[in-house]
Amino acid sequence: MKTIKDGEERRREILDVARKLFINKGYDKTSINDILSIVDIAKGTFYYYFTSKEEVLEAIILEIVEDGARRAELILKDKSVPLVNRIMMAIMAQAPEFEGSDEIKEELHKVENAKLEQLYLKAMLKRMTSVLQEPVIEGMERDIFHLEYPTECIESILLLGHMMFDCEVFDWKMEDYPRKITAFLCNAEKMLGTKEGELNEFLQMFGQLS
Amino acid sequence: MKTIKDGEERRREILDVARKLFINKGYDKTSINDILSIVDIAKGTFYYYFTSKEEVLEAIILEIVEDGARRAELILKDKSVPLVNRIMMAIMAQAPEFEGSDEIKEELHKVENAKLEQLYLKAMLKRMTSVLQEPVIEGMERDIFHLEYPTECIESILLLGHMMFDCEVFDWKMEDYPRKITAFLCNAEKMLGTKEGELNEFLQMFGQLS
DNA sequence: AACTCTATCGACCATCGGTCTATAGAAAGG
DNA sequence: CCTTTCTATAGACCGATGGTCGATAGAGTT
Repeated sequence: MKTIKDGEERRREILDVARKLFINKGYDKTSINDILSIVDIAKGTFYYYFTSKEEVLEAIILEIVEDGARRAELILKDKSVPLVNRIMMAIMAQAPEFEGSDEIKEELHKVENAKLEQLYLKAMLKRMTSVLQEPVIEGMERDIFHLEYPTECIESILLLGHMMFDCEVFDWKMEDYPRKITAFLCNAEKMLGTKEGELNEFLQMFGQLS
Repeated sequence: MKTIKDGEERRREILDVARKLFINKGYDKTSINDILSIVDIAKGTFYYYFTSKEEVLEAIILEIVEDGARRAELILKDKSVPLVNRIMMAIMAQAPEFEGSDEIKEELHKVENAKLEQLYLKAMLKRMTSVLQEPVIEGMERDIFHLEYPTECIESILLLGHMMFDCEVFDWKMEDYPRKITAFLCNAEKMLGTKEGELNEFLQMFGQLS
């Protein structure tokens, strides 16, 4: 029996199933057969749409990054919020954890998923740096930020935010996080060169967590 | 024919060969058979010493990190060098690129080696944070550094240094590097809270590269 | 010489990512 | 309505891989 579907629909099915599997089981531990048996297609069909397992991974990562960038851009548009807060909120909202609402998201960043993680990081940095360029320069012109290397500063803050909170390179306990977040925002402030305490509102939001 | 060797010697042979292969070809692309044919042993022998390919990887990473930490500690001991410079030099010398002297080292950090990379980063951060703790606190006591979160500051500087220069997350051109290095040292200064220009000597060292 | 034990061997296995040929079936032409 | 075309689908097959396991050589012990 052959079930024939529109090309784009099949492609989406494969991408959606693969995305869930890659995130939940890890890229390496997800076999193509795993994908096939859920989508209920044969090997040939898979390789009709994609040339390799890795191509699927790359397509999925681009989608995840793009989704995040869109969330960030939406937040940055809301001019009623102070600029610094807008920027920090955009960085947080961009993380893929915020995507769906259901279930555990902690699965995404485990040691097994190193390849997914690294490709994601690379793509995210490129995309998000361009998103944040304009607002940071705006901050410099409005004399809120004082720094010499805006691009590199953005790169650094994005990198730190990701590595500290969306990644499993540190094995911190739950009770460590308020301190880590405070320290992160403090360092971000120093790099941006804001007037001291500009981010205090933000700090308080997290201070209550402990 | 059976060549029987002392247990520890065999173990070392396997580790040494695997280390070279993992770094040059990448972890994924190095097959156990590759290792076997160079060490000239059978599969059974390999699995007599290690329970999996991954166990070998972990052992190797610990060794690489330990070697780096030793180089860093050596540099920090030399009290004739100003504290800030000592710290930055220690961070640079710790990177595995500095290890051997021969051949290309760029192979280490490619996308394929994501797993090696991530495990390395995790282990390195843990080890090097403890190495740098003491000198940074010394700097605070001597009123050279002014910061509230020494541990988190060290973590951030190590992370940035690694991601910017020992990792391939950014695709920078050669001519970008002087600027990136300057920006990195500038941000490190801001986070440490040194008097402005404390690292100027260092900056000049890299300014000449362009 | 018989026994023991450990380091070694290599045949074997399931699974993996990927290739290739055959074909079902919708669409098009007569 | 039959034939042709073409594309989406199927699944047998392949070499390589990480890993298992029972057999055994050989050094040390009795």
